[in-house]
Amino acid sequence: MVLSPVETVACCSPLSRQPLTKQQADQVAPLLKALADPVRLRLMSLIASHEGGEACVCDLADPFELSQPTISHHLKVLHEIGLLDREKRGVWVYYRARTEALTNLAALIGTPVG
Amino acid sequence: MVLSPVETVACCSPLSRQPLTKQQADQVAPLLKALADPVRLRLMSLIASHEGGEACVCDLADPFELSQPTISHHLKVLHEIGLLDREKRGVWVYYRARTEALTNLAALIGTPVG
DNA sequence: CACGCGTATTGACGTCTGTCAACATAGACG
DNA sequence: CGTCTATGTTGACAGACGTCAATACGCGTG
Repeated sequence: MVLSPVETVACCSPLSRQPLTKQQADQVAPLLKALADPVRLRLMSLIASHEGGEACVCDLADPFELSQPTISHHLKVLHEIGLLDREKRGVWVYYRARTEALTNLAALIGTPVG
Repeated sequence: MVLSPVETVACCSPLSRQPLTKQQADQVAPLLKALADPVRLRLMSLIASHEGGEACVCDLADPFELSQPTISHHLKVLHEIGLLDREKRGVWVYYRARTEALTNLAALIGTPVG
């Protein structure tokens, strides 16, 4: 069975516990890559910390000095990798952070502090 | 005062708590970028999970079907960003995972599970 | 000192990525 | 139905990135 990146990341032991297999690393790396951009990091934090854990694109474009298509592109990257859920309501599109994915990713990177 | 990426990441609230500033995102993103490569992910997990939390380069090159300079390049990336400490002992070089950096990064990405 | 071995650096190459301008799509509303 | 507004898609381009072959460096050992 083939797992998506967000599914894979939930299955792996923490980095410090056991070496990742090539397959696991190949799956997880794109998740990190999606987060490894200043704009996408801010987008994730804007959405995740927004009221209700979701935000409209109209709320997201303002803080950046970037064109609207560029923001749209970054949101697509985060959505396609599974870090954001997307929902259209009338004219507006709302993105919601998949916090379990973030939590699982965090658990993979750092063993929970004792 | 200017903080290094590993220092910055220790200071930020989790993504879900508060939006990252542009400055914070610009500092933290390179850390994630360093991890966002399958080879470097495996290197980190190999080193972090290795006996004593450290490993010699000679232990690290074998599992990969890559040239020695390529491995050396990836280790340099992880070292320069502050995720690996480097120590030369005689002919061999040992890399040690900076687990606090990983832990802090994990805390930034995912709010600790309750 | 010269050689050998482990590791790092350099230079080159193809590929991927972030960005924008221009255009497309799709609902809402008159 | 046409227009307006919100969002997504396409195509293009410069810069970054992963990889390797060739070469350099540094330290034990004979």
